[in-house]
Amino acid sequence: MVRPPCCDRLNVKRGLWTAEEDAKVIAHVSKHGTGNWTAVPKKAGLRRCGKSCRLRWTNYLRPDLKHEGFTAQEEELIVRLHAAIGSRWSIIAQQLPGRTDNDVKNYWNTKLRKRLSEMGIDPVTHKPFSQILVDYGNIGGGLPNGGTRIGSLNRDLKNAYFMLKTEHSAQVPVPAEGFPNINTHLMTTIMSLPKIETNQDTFFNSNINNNHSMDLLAQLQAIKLVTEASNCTNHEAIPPHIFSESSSLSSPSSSSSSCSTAAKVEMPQNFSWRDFLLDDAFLPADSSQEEENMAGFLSKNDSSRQTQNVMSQCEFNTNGEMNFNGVGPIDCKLPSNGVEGSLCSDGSFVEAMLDRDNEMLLEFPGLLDEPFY
DNA sequence: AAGCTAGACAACCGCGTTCCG
DNA sequence: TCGGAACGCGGTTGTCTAGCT
Repeated sequence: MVRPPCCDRLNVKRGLWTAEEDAKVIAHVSKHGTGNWTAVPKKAGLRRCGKSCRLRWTNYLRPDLKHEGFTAQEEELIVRLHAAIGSRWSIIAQQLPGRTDNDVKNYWNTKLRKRLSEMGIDPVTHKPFSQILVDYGNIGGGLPNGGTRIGSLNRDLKNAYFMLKTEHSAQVPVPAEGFPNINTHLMTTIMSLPKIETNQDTFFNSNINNNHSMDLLAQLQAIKLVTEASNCTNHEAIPPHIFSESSSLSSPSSSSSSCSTAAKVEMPQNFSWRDFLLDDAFLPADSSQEEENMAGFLSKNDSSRQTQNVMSQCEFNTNGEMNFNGVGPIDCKLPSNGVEGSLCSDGSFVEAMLDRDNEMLLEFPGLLDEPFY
């Protein structure tokens, strides 16, 4: 691969930035604005790659950046969003004013991921390790709902093994039956959001492996739910040992009271990290079974009243199409099983994607333009 | 005091996407 | 329409520092 001239290792300085270099970048940006970063080193008198200049500006020098520690509210939002959309750090960062994707990514990798692991929660799948072991214990007898999960097997087992061998594992309470139906309003909602998948196993597995099984529309819906639900959360109930003690978290009275209709998802009075657990991503064999299970779950789980509220916004018609929050029908059916998740059986995959893009724009105008709070 | 280790975070790298001539 | 440059993103590596032995 030919390295761009600006990134020629021999002619550019690398490593940490000095105050003098920072000053040059700031002076240049204040005078000329951002853009055309490849020309910045020459114009600003820097022996740096333009790419490096851009990174330095966006990740550190920008005046709108926060440099203090993450608040408990921010931590919670990161975890919820990660559970919803995975490691889409730039999207997550957009919901956290003053934070960059690099900030969020580093914070996740150094703090939050570890903390989840210590709680017995797989930070990748947001499932309890015990559940992962239970799931994969069934491999010999067939995968749940016919799904193929080999792709994530190594990763999950690796995490589970890591947990078992750490000193913390003994302290992690593992219910005798695992966490059979631990699933919250949020995660249930997220998992009920439509997915676009092809009939090809490769595509399916790719999605599973990358934790990016939701299409963009579903992800945006998830973000909307997560951020708004987060704003409605009674943070007083957050265990102090979970979120940072040094947090500057505001008092409960300062919590947002401007939740939209879509956010009328009442949060549990007693917040729990179980809220971040994802139940099995594989849906029941048919929609009626799914509804039955859901009803059973709703009746059993106190914290699922919120799920009911959200699920009431998600209606499935006889064609298996889903209406979400009055929008729809979204032309995608729930997968009949874990593998053959052809959601758009009538049109082409591309057409379906285009349709859904349009729907997305209608439902979420400017979603990515500004943060939710 | 010296060496080692882990944590935190800044910076880099490679690749995919977008822009523009 | 095409190709190259620029940009953006996520994963990874490097560096510094504090704490421990």
